[in-house]
Amino acid sequence: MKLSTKGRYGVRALLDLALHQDEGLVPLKDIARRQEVSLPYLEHLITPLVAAGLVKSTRGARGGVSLVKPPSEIKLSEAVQLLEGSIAPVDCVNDPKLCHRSAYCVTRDIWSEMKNAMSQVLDSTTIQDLVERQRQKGQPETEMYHI
Amino acid sequence: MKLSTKGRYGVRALLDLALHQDEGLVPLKDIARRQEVSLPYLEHLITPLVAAGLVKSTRGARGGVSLVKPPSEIKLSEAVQLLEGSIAPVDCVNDPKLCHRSAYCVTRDIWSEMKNAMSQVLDSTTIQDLVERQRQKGQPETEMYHI
DNA sequence: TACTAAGTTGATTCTTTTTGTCAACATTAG
DNA sequence: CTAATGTTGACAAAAAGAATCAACTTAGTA
Ligand code: FES
Ligand code: FES
Repeated sequence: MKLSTKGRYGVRALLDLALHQDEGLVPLKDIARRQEVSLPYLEHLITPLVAAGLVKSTRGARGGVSLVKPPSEIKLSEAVQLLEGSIAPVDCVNDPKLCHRSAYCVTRDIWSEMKNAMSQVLDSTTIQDLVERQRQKGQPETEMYHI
Repeated sequence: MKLSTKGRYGVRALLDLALHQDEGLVPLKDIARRQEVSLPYLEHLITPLVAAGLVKSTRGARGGVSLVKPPSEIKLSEAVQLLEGSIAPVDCVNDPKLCHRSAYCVTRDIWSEMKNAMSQVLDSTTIQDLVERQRQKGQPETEMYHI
């Protein structure tokens, strides 16, 4: 039941972006440096977010990425879904046809409950919530990693 | 956020065992057949359950495995923990030292909440609950797969 | 216009985890 | 004794994860 680096780094990238959006377009390079993720990898993480219209990217010199919606309207469930795919512990929770036992499989019911419990958390948390928590903790994300 | 086959097959093995425990020792071969898992693989799934004292095994002819505790005392959280290890979405939820950012990482707080939500489900469900649900669904586990 | 700083895309590679299989062995019932 | 069973550890195939790289496109600016 581990989250992959896509989900972890991707959410952190969104948070970083939200924390710096008042500075205008944010180059991926800056996010990569602050979040300690390699730039080539971050490029792949940002792709699905751009494709989904969550993030807007601007090419060229002085380019960078920016949030399309305000952070308060970006639910973590949306971000995680884009980055990791469905959060369901087993695929047959989303599509019963994937398991030929699903009609009478009681463990599937439990995995489904787990999915709901997780969704509950991710649906009720937005990037804005993370921003506020971060500011309370001393906003190190904006202060550290200056050389 | 997927469960591996260890967790899925292992829980199903425990359920199968609970459903057949009145028949005495249950050979792994029977569980493997009913649950459609290869016998050699099932042997590895049962090992940690035996080591933890959840399941007792008896070698030799007419041997097999049996539950040590009544199904109502076996929480799914216990089984999944044994089979999959910690349910935490990221390891630093269990041990903050694993991430050097953990002191000010707000995403970690969210992953921690997710872990709690999942634990809530798995802590409040026992093998006995699964047995009862299975019987309500028509107990196919005890009726099917006879050749 | 050139040059440079970005983001885009797809191929490729390396590593780790998952998912098993197999064989040799130990134990017990009958 | 022997057949049925669980035990253990080595091994391996396949899939997924985690990047890396290079060629390309786009846009600002001198
Ligand atoms: S796990 Fe898919 S139906 Fe049981
Ligand atoms: S994910 Fe481990 S501290 Fe942020």
